[in-house]
Amino acid sequence: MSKAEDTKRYIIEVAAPIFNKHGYAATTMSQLTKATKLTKGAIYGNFKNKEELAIKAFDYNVALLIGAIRRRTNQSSTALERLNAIVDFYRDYYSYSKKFGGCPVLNVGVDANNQNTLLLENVRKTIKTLQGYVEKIIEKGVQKGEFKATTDPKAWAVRIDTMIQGATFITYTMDNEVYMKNTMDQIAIMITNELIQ
Amino acid sequence: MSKAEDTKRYIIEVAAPIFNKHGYAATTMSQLTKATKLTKGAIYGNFKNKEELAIKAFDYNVALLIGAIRRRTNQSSTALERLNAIVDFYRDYYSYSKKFGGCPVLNVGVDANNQNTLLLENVRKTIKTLQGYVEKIIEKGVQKGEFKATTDPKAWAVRIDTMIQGATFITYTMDNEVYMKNTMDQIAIMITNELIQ
DNA sequence: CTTAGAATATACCGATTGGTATAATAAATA
DNA sequence: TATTTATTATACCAATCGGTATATTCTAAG
Repeated sequence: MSKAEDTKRYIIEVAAPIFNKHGYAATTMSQLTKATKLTKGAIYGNFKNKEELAIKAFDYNVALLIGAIRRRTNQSSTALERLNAIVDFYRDYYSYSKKFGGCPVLNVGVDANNQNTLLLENVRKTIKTLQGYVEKIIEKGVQKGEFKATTDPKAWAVRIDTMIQGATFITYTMDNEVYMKNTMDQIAIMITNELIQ
Repeated sequence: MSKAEDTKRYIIEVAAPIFNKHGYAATTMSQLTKATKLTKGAIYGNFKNKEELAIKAFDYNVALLIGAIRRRTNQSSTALERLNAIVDFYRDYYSYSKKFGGCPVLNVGVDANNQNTLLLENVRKTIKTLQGYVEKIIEKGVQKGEFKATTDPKAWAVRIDTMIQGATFITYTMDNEVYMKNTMDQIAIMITNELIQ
C-alpha cells in the first residue's frame, strides 16, 4: 500500500463518524482537517471534493455494518437461527452504531433526501442490499421447510427492516435503548408465531 | 393582529417547509430572505436568531400535523374507528407530508441529533404527544371492552408509532409510497388479529 | 547519495455564512 | 395633519465556507 492509499484510508476512517454524526452540510472541511491533523492539501490531494469524501465515508460505514451482520449470521446454519442472529445483532445496535456516529442508513438517508443525489443513491443500494440479505435467508427457510410455504420472503424482509429502521429512529431520538429492545422482542415473536412452520 | 405578528406568521409559514426539507444547517438565511421576499432586517426584527426561527417553524409543522390527525380521529366515536382513522391518515401521509417538506418528526429528529438541543427537545415532546394520543385511544378501547383487557396501551402505541416512523423513512428514502401502504395494511391486520376483543 | 516524482503543507481565493447597526419607511396616536 | 413609535430595508461586519495554486517535504528508485 502506497503512502497516499494509507492516508486516504486514514482520512475516510476519521471522516466517516463525523459525517455520520453531523450530516453532510454541517460537516466542514476544517472539522476534518482538525480531526485528521492533516491539511487541506492532504485531503484534496486524495479526494476531488467534499462530496466524494462523504460518499467514501458512507460506503466505509456501510461496509462495517454489513460485515458485522454477515459475521453474525454466518455463525448459524439454519434459517431460523440466522434470522434470529440478525434480530440479536440489532438488539445491541444502539451501542454498536454509536461508535461510528449513529446508523448510517437512517442518518444519511434522511440527510441526503432533497440534498445529495449521489449519497441518496448509495443509501438506496444499501437498503436493497440489507433487505435482500434478509429476504434470501427467509427464502432458504421456506425452501427447507423451516418457514411456512405461504411466506412471502420479500414482504417479510421489508417488514422486518421497516421495524428496525423505526426502532433505530425512536431509540436515537429518545436516547433510550428500550425502544430497540422491545421492537426486537416483537420481531422475534412475529417470527415464532407467524413465520415458523 | 399587528403588522409584525402578521409578518412573523408569514415568515414561519414560508420557512417551515424549507427548514423541514433541507435541515437546519443546510438552510441559509439568504434562502429564507429570497423565499419570503423580505430582508434580513424583517426576519431578525421578528426572531432573535436562526435557531429560534427553526424551532418556531418546526412547531408550526407539528401543529399542522397534529391538527390534521385530531380532525380525522374526531370524526369517529369508537376506539377501533379512531385507531383506524389514524392508520388511514398515514396511508396518505407521503403525499400529505410532502406539501410541508417531509415528515417533521423524522427529518428534524435525525437532523437535530448531536446538533441542536432545543430542536431535539421539541421533537421528543412531539413524539410523546403523538404516542400519548394513540395510547389514550387504545386505553379507552380497553375500558369500553372493544379491545382485549390484557392489552398494554402504551406498548401498543409505541409499537404502532415505531412502524409508522420506519415506514415513513423507507417511503421517503426509496421514494415509493408502497412501503407506507403495506405497513399500514400490517398495522390494520395487527389491530384486527391481536387487539380486538 | 542524488534526484525525480509523489504526497503534504501553506497561503490564499472569491463567495457566502449568521448577525447587527443604522437608516428609511410605514403605522398608529394625538 | 404632526409626531412618535413600530417595523422593515440597506449596508456592512468578521468569520468561515469549499476549493486551489504553489511551495515544501517526504519517499523511493537509480
